[in-house]
Amino acid sequence: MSDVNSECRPTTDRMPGLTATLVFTLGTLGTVATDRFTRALDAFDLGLKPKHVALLVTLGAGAAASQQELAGRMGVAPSLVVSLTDHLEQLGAVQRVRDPQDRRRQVLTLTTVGRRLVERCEAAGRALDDELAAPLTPDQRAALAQALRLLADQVGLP
Amino acid sequence: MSDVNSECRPTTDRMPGLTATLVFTLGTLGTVATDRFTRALDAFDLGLKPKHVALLVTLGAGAAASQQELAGRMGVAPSLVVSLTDHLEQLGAVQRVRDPQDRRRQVLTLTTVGRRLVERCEAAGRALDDELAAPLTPDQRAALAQALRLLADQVGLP
DNA sequence: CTGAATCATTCGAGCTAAGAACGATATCCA
DNA sequence: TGGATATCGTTCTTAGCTCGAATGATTCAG
Repeated sequence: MSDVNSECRPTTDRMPGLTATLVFTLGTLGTVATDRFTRALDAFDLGLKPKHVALLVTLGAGAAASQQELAGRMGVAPSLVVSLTDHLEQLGAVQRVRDPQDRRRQVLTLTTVGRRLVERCEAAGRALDDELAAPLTPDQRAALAQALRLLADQVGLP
Repeated sequence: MSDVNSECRPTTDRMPGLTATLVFTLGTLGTVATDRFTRALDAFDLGLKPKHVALLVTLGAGAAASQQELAGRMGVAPSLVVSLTDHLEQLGAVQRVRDPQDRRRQVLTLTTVGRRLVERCEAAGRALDDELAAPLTPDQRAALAQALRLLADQVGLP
């Protein structure tokens, strides 16, 4: 029962409206976040898109997995995992290995090169974070990270 | 100076990595947020996409604006504003009015129908918020909303 | 041993959004 | 005043991303 939103902004009498909504703000902020991340990836000049990184992260989060399983975890079509993996394999970031016990399956594993690549992305991400979170106090930033992690866990994201 | 992130997850010794990054988490959460919002919009059966709503919100946030100005604020191409406006005008949610002082300009205004539509979206958004923020305490949720607003303000979002 | 199911892959289609080209209008400058 | 230039909205074409269906290889059930 706090009074957070009572008469906050006397200057412009804007209704809080949708902009006070989590889904909307998460959506819009999410697009600018991925836009910036995409540009940082472009600077690598490896032809990588956020989805490639998402695949690497999903792969690193759990045990080595088949492509179907990966598609399930990422919430994308299996055919997309194919093309992402093609590119990542060409870069030497992942390896396709036929499962000897079920030779239909391709088990993907993260190589050392792949792990190093993830680290580069991580460094780029942290740099972007510092720009993005500039107006936040350290406490606010920590609370934000914690809350986002809870949300991500709830929806099954890595 | 809390100890929030000390030894949280003993089960799997995962490196925090990119998943502890704001850009990455905002990006992934943003896509699921807009996915859910898109589905809620589909239920309206008005052919609306998140971008339509973004246009309405952008329009409602500032003064009545020309389409170019809107495109600038939204960070999209002017040609996209045309098609979005076409649809919204057909629904009676916005009005195109030629600026008498510069007859090249089409000044868009939000109609009463449009405002009601935004309210419907807002209600849908709040419902989604409750699902999404279920694992958060009220304090956490308030802190999250506050932090996200600061970020949105910094990058110039409505 | 044969038919059904599952995996990875390829191919084609749909949708989104951007970019170039165009007509109408406005502004600048001689 | 008048003509070149810039700007606004619109249309059309194009590129990119992602999905879904069809295919071939392999496995499983009976």
